[in-house]
Amino acid sequence: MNAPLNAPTLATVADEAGVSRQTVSNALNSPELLRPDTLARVQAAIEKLGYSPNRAARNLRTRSSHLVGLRVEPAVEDSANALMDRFVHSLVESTREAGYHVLLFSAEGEPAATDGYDELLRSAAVDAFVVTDTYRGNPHAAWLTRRGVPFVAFGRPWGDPSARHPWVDVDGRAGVVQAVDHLVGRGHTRIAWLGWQKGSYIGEDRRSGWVDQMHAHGLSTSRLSARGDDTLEFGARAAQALLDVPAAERPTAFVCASDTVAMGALRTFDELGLRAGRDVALVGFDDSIAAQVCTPTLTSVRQPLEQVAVEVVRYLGRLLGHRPIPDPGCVLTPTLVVRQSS
Amino acid sequence: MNAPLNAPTLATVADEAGVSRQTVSNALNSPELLRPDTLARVQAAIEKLGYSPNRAARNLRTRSSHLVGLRVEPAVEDSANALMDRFVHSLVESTREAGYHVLLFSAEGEPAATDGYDELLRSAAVDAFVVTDTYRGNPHAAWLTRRGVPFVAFGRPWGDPSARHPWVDVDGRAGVVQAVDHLVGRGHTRIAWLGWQKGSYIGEDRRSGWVDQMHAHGLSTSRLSARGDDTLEFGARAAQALLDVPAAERPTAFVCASDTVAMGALRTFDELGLRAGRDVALVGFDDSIAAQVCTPTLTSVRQPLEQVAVEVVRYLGRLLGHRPIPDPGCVLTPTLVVRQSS
DNA sequence: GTGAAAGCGCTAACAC
DNA sequence: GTGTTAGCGCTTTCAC
Repeated sequence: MNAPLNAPTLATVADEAGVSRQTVSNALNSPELLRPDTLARVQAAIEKLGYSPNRAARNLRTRSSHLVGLRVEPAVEDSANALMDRFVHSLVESTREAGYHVLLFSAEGEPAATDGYDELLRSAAVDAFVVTDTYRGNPHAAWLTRRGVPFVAFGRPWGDPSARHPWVDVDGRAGVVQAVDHLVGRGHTRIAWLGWQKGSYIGEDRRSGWVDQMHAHGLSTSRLSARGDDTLEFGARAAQALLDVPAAERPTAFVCASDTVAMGALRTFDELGLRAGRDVALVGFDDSIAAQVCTPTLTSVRQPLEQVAVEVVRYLGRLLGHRPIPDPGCVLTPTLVVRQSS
Repeated sequence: MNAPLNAPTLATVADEAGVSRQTVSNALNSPELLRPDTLARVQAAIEKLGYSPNRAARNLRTRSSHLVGLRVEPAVEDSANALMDRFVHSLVESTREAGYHVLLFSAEGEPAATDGYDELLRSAAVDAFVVTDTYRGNPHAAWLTRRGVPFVAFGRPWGDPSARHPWVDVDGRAGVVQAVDHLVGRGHTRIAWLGWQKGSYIGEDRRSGWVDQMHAHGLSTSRLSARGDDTLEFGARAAQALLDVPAAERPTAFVCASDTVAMGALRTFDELGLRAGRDVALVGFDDSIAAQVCTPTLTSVRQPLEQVAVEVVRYLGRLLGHRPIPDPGCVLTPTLVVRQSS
């Protein structure tokens, strides 16, 4: 369909170099087997003809595509999606260095556990998957495991201690601990938490950082927390409610489970004539673009997505090379990016 | 590497259904050739065995991969990148409906025109490319055209009237015209333009919407415009300079070439104690997430990326099906999303 | 170290 | 309508 039909093949190169097809193949895959002068001659021919081995033929023969599947959710413009996009960029870089490419696909129609995965798998279109939506309760991991599909998850198998697949995750708890320490260091003692509903494992993990570190500093957490959805509206409403108390009980700082929630709080501050960074401190989570460009700029916990991608690819390499998986799970530590809002 | 080695093949299905391999192939690719009862028998066998045709074998035979290559730039966290991410999502959806998948790749090392493209092309890994960085002066389009590679561009071949490849673009000029009309309707007469350097075709296109529509309304544009980089700093600096004049000459509204620039202006407004939407009006371009979540929310010109993706895939289909390309170029109209800042 | 033979799973071309 | 034959370009196995 696309490459010129007279594209050079192994045979063309072999003729040009005066060797057999097999020798050319060896030059590509096991160059150490060839005598230096033969190798040089073959490489010259490859160079001259502009030859690249045909992927389809190689895939057919080796039963591997050197493709990694990644399912993208339909475009929702929230902070979480922006996070995934940063991850995708890093993943493409990391996979390239490992000789792989990233194949994007999306769910067809209603989202079943098998959706999209099954077809790509049966048709041998990809060698493995990277699964990123484990935060929703891991619907795909179990299915993939059962089918014996190689995959690496970005996100811990929360609530499933029996899971044995490799995963990489970011220590949300540690990120919030940093945020609390930062605020305590700035002299705050009434530090509030704006988090997600119970039932969100990630939300509870992050929240635990706040609870435990507050207690570690001998600070109270009572009447200083709110739970809700990951929306601007919740952030605005919750900040309002927490600030609507006598001045002596009012929180002077807020740590949020996400930048989205933090942006909501910022909206309330604005309405109340409060200035984040002067009258009240605010810390978000995810270090989204919005955190970097809004006024005032938002202090936020940044996930090391580049590093996550590297670790994911490392696991993939071991998985596909049938090398042992040393330790199921790799937890990386986020960093606090301090900006004007605190 | 991944699929169970005993995965069903054409032969398995043929045996099961009691027909020849070719008949199974026909059932898949040209079902109208089969007698209804044979077709039903074959389909039952396919269903029973959970058969999917092997992609590699099919690709090898048909010389097509049903993959579309898309090069992603290294992760830069700016507004433009966020735009591309929205586009990628839409593209994955659109290509799926056309029976294609999106293969992501990145430049290796220094960015030459051929970088990344050449290898995928020669190895027949993809059937076509979607090129998105034509805004930088189109370095790849010329090379791809010369090589006879099928590709569709998101972005006009600015400055190259000889280009004959299909492209889809958004009418930036029309977006700015809408913004000016909106502001004039709100009673503004001194409407400033914060745009990019000369030499950016896209920047000049957007700017022309401001110049022409201001004149169409009988308004002056003199001393109301600034040019610079696509950064917060430029937006902040330019807004400051334009506001640092006697009150009677001061602009009361700003239209920006991007949300990034607009966020910069917002920063200056904040410093000067001005409130966008009350003391001064502000319109951005791209409708980034930041525009939606910042305080006050930002009025912005939104590109119809879903529609762009659909048109891109439509061109791809024609290109790969060797059907005629009706008209080289499809211009879509953006919409103005009005929010608090104006 | 190099070459010859076989075959991965599929589809295009043709025979029946 | 259905079956037979051939071959896409590559790598694996095994002689030499």
